[in-house]
Amino acid sequence: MDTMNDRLREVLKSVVVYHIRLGVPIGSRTITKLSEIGLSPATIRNVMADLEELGYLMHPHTSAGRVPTEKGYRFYVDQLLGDLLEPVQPINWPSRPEGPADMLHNASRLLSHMTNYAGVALAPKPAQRTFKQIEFVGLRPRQVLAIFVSEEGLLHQTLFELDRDVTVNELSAMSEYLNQRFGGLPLHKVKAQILEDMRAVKERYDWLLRHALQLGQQAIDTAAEGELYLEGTTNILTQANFDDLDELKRLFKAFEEKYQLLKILEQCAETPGVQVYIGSENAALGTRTCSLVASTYECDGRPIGSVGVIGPTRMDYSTVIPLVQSIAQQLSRFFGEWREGPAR
Amino acid sequence: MDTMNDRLREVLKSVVVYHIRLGVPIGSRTITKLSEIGLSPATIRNVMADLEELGYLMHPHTSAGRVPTEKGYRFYVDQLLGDLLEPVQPINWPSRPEGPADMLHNASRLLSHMTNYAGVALAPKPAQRTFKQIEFVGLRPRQVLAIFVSEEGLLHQTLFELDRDVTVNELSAMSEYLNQRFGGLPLHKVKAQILEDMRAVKERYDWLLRHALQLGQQAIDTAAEGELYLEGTTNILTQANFDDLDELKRLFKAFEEKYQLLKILEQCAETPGVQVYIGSENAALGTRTCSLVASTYECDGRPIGSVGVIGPTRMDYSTVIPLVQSIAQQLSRFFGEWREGPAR
DNA sequence: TTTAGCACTCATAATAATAGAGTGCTAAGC
DNA sequence: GCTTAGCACTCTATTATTATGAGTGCTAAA
Repeated sequence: MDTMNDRLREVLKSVVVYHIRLGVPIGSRTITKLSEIGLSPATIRNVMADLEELGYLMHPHTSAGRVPTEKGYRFYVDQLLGDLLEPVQPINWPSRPEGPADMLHNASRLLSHMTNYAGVALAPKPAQRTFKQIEFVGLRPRQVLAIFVSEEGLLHQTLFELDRDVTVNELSAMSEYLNQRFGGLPLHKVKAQILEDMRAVKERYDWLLRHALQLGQQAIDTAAEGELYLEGTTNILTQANFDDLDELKRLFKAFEEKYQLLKILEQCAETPGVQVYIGSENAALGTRTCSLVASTYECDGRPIGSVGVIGPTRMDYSTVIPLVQSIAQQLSRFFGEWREGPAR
Repeated sequence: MDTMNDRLREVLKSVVVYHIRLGVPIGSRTITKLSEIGLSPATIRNVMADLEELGYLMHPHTSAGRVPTEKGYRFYVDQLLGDLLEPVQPINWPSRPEGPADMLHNASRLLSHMTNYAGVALAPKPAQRTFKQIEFVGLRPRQVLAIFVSEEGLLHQTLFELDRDVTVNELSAMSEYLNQRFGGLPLHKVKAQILEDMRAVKERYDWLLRHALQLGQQAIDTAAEGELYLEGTTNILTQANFDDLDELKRLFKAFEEKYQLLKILEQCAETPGVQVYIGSENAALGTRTCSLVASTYECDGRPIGSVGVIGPTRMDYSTVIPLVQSIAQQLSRFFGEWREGPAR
């Protein structure tokens, strides 16, 4: 009995489902009564004992029912969830997004509202982006605002202080140069190219050229910080069990700093499709009692970013997973269409 | 005995100070022992009874010491704090801010780190700002990015979709028109003027002019949403008393939505100087157990925005108030210098 | 006016008793 | 051989009971 036969699967499934639904340890009687498994409590107890031995269930204490272990959740998510996945309810996007940034913001908000957990969206990874256009706007005598636009439609602005005045013409000469030279190239190539150009130009005394390259480089570097949209963290306060206060604090710390979350989502953006990280798999977030359901979204067939939901380990995977998947698909479509050309 | 004599003041002060320091109800013995008031517990008890009758102190229960009421805190802050205000420790600003937005962000972060409460900064109120410059960048055939810059150095970008293509020349014609016409005017005047111009132009069929006005209007309207920098909310989790969970949730909800907080700070920006809002005076934030210490910062002698700290009612006012004041002064200086001209 | 003394109150902590949920095991039933 | 009824057992959660002690309010004396 060290492999999972049908009955073991069935009972495990019931325990997980009812525990998610009821939020309490599940006893043998509960299963005979609620499920259609047609076995007596005694039999269920035997099966549960087996499941516990195999590491899928655990006992909070002697006279309590069973609770899924992380291994139990993992098995449930990977193997048992198939026929339980709920159809996605129609998604009510707010009116026309103003652009990709707005779209991602909406996505995280929708995820949060529809699940009552926290919703999160990672903007296309900088390395994945394509240089489209850079523009310089003179704000004051020696101060320049650089606006960097990627092919994906994401904007980044950086403020510069120069060591001498620049005319409008010089500024547009600079941007024209950069746009001509780098337009259409992926960012990582642009970076390398700029470094090379800088070396080449070093000898010549061409103030404009040198500073154009410098500004371009810095603008791109600044844009390279990942962007994260995080909404509905308050929901976690409502859902969380307050018996572990430290854990809660660590989680909120991670929310506030965003950095860890960003790393995790970036890593998740490596492999396409929906992924579920359960409990201590999210240790980097400072929590062992939360799960992350995340999916990549794509453009041009390649994953460029990810969206997801953070909730308690006993979150309702059967609705969250399809929802995240659906939102990701709609993001993919959006970025696809965006790339195609201007809307309408 | 319905006015506050010296002894009443002295005892009230002790209760507040020790309660802030120790976090527990203060009994008569504690005061005789810790303070240099030189009176026996019995006497203190009499005084405390008076203070309670006057509404400055309260009893959690019969056999507990006294705790300040809101009225007590109010009196303490307004009348007793004078000689207790701690000198501000030197403030360690991070390296040169990139601009006003960065500066405000730094301010809220500093406040949060130095107090271990939440720090908040409100950007100059839109109505207070002055139109400096608007620039249009064409991103795609019918799509335009408007960058609006105020005299105070705050940037706002808005994305537009037009109903026909525009050339670079047309875009710069539009921005030049707007800049010439409105440069240097306070925003509220610009708004009115645009509306007027729009009526005037309505008759003529001048696509460019009409759309310039329209874009200008929308860009300004978008910029008119207040900007709020909020940091260190996690600290509240650590400080808060968890006996009122609902309260905590409401507070974090308010943090997440920012809107209420924005309103309060905007209102606070009306009157110059440091202000303290105690307990239920912050009901709009969903909390009755927090205080807000806020101060306006100025430019050109007029208050333009505000910064502050949100913490528990029993926060350490004697260090927080001078700190907020100092940060506000430094913001004022920054905005003053910024207005003067480019740095260095 | 101040203070020592003392009875009184009430929250908090510790202890004990009870109820109930759920288990594991055994032996009987199909 | 698998299933199940029965039962003793375990352990939590609830409630009741009883200290403990901090701090008060009042009174009477200094």
